[in-house]
Amino acid sequence: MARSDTRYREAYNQILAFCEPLPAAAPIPSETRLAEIAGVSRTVIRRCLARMEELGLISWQGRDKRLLRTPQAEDRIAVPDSPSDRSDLEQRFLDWVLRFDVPANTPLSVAELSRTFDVPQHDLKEFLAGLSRFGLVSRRPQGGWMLLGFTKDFAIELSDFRSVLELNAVTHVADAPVDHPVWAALAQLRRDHLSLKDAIDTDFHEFSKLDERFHLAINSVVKNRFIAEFQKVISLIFHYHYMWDKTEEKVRNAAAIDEHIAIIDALEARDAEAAQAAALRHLRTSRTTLLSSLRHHHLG
Amino acid sequence: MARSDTRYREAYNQILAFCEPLPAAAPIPSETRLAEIAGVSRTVIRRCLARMEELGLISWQGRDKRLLRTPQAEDRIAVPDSPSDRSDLEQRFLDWVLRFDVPANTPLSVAELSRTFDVPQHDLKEFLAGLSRFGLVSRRPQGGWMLLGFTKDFAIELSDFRSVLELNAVTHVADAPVDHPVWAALAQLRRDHLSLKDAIDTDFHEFSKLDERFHLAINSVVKNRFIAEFQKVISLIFHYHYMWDKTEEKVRNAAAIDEHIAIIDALEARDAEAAQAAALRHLRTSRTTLLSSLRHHHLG
DNA sequence: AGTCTTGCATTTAATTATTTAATACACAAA
DNA sequence: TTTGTGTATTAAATAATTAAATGCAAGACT
Repeated sequence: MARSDTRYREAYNQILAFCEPLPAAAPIPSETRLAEIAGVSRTVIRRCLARMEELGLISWQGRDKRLLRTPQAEDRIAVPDSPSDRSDLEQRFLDWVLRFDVPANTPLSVAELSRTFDVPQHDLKEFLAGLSRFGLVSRRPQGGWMLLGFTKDFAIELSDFRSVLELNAVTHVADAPVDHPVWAALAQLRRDHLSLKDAIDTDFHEFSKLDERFHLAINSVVKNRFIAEFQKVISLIFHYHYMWDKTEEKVRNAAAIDEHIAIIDALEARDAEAAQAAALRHLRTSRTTLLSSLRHHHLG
Repeated sequence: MARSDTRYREAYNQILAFCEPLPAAAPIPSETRLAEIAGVSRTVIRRCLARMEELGLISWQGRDKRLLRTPQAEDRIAVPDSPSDRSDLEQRFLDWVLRFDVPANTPLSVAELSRTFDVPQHDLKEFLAGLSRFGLVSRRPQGGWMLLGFTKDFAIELSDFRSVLELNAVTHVADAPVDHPVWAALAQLRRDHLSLKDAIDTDFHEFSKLDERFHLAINSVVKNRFIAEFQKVISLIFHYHYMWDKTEEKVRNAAAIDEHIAIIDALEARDAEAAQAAALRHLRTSRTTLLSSLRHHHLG
């Protein structure tokens, strides 16, 4: 019942690695120095040194520390595995929600989620607390959490918000200097759109990826931490729903390609107003798709 | 070392209150029913009933539960106080940050904050996790949290984002139906602005409140959970900074009043474009004020 | 029969205790 | 004066623990 000593174990191996190239009887740097090297506190370093002394790797009296023998591979200490990085917990969680079509107002059990995602409960709680800021989950009065998302209202509000952000981004792109990387990206995107359009009969399912790339390119021009945070969630949600609604997928994607190209046209002509109008048209289509995808999903 | 039994204690008193008006020897509803009444699980209700039986308040055999005597005030069980509701933790935290001018990149100690705010550490962690979504705080590699906010970049990005949201709101207002409550609010705001303008020499510090009311009215037209969440934070930050920058406060406020009235004029004329332009002018001023407030604060 | 109720067992969640780690400070050595 | 170490204090992460919620089956009442 205490925190893990992973930090100590990793630091220990790091210090060993640092000592390996040193000649025999070499002096060992100060605790503060070693702490810097391993990126931990002096407390951890002292634990490492104590162990190294105990195993006869070093001598240690006061500030005189010397290497007695070169550390070997077998001197290393075992580190408990599975960092199972929590950075992509968000991706995996949304993936889970969308893929299994978890309905709105589902109670979320931290214990269960912690098992399915192989993440400490603690991390999960923090993650859910973060999501609650986006209105995706909320606390239940009797404890625990509950998934709110993916009602019709949610989809509408999300779409509206996306439109606001995206129209803003389009304006920014139109104002971007000629040497901005977005122009090269758009030129490439235009080519990719045109080639996909030629092969639309067979490759129409490739559009989803292209769509993501397109919107990412547009939004990358806006450098804003608040907007960026939202975009991550938004694009993921739209991405999945886009892939799901299989009704008339081919026709829809072909139409979307044209809409994208219309936006690119207006942007390259530096016509901000036309670009806004084109973007608005596209966003309306997108919104309709999202809503109908939701409807089909809930009926079937 | 376990969770508190506040839930049980509160439920107990609630059940007592429920029993009070009942006549002597009255039958007590089913556990499920009582659970509904108190808003807790059956487990808690059974604990309550057990205590009531023990104290001779009721008889309880199988499903036959009867009131033996009317509960008195002294039968109530003590509830550990301090609801210290965490709903306004956000308000208090931002207030603390802004009022004490906590500088950017300050390490935040959960233990310390937990003491100053009289909130369990656990709640604070959740809260901070939520704020990290807004880029206001972030996790430190060596553990704990750190306050990021209120650098120049932060202020600029916040201002930009605010502008995006606010311009969107203005457009919505211009499209609002005639019977929408916003029009009454704006009419009242116009009167209040004009009367403050007359008394600007003495009451100029009253503007801060008026400013908040004005922006709230505009933004209330947009019904969007994402936007609403952000607005809370944004308005608080701008509110404080506005109050701080004492340089030429009177002149600034007088100018802002005119800017507000210009927006109201355009809105009441249902001229969306003019309203946008007026709002943009005002937002630019606001942004300048925020930045200069920041500059003065950091220098002095 | 069918619904409602309870008894019991299992699972989950909130909170604290405990251990690991970070930090602060004083003093000693270079 | 700077740098390093010894020691003490404080904080953070996590598992242990208890409170509470939930699930299921059998019994009671209509």
